[in-house]
Amino acid sequence: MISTIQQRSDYTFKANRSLGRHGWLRLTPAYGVKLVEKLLANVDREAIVIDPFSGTATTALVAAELGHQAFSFDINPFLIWLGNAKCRNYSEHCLIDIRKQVKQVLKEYKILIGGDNWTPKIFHIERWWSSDTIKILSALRTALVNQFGEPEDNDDYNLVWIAFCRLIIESSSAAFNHISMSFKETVDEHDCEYIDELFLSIVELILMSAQQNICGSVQVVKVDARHITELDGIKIDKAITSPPYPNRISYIRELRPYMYWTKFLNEAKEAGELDWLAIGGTWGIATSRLNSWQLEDETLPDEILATVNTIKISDGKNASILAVYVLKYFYDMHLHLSSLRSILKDGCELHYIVGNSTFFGNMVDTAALLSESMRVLGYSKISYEIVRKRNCNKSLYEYCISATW
DNA sequence: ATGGATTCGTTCAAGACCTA
DNA sequence: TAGGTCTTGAACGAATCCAT
Repeated sequence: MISTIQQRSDYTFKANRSLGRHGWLRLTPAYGVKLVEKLLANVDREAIVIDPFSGTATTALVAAELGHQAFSFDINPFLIWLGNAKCRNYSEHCLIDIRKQVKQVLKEYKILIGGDNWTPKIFHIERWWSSDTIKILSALRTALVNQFGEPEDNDDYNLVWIAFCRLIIESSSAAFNHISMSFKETVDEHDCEYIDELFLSIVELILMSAQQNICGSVQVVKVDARHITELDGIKIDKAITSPPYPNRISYIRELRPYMYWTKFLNEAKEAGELDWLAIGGTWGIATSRLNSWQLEDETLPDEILATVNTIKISDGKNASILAVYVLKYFYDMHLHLSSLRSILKDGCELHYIVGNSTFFGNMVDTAALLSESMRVLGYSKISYEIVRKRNCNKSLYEYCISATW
């Protein structure tokens, strides 16, 4: 049966790029707009939707485009800011104003080049941008701050900073053609004309797609998915989400360039601290912390403990710490599924898009293991099916777990 | 100098994309 | 539409950094 399942590029970030707001900023890996649309196709417009792992707010944006009220949770302040910026409406006047002011800034910022402009303390910054490109980018940033304020200062100007993030990544020497972002062999050199043109084209693209108003409403809020509390008494009808998967890919790793330039991150230590708060984080100190982490709760399903044990006794070089890593992942997800119950309406349907993974060749069947947690926690009608084959390790697939509360 | 902490670099096959 | 080329990727060890 599995052999007939295909890769579906229409369910990945690739298809999202051409879908207006969804294509503003890539997060590796984002899940598909089309999949969310399918899951919401026959849902009553009055239904309130939640995504406890917001990421780039794909679920919330699709839901709001269809007229729903949506809530979206995340623990990363940059993603909360980005999600709210993607899901709000911008007046025509505001868009015209931004276009005019950006053109003015581009005319005037060049006198700042070479001056004492703020530059982020990102590790090995010279591998991301050449020293000349950094001078141009930091001068432009200073001019944009003078004109529009810092990213969180004025919601009307969010679009400028999203465009700046796109400029940051497109002018960088990051190699995005691998599983995780790394660097090209040589650092790209750019002059002012190139940066001006690139920035202007990105701004135009974003302004164009921001014209389309959204009829629903979205609130992206800072919530730790493991400790969900009351939502002003509001109860949820539908939960659609793609939580992190149990593997070593770190969201912080990919988000660093954006987060440093927008001042959501200021030093390397903060990146590790933030990833430790996230479920499945492995960046910086997050991995080291696993050495002293211990399971407090013993109600986890036996299937989870058995999978963890196969990793622990395998001959992988870091088998023992990665066994702890997988255990903590499923413990955190169990806490999440437990605390989520307090905001669900009876009969709420859940759809969790997850991927399996391997550690030293040992399969971690995420869909089956999370289904077990759901069963233990009292969810009903639990089932899962394969959505698509992933374009990597042969045995990796993406699944949709469905359940009812 | 050392060793723990932190960050980087990548295989190879499926499937998308292009060309004639 | 056949056949060639290009693009892509949800682990893991190696490499490098950096307090002590």
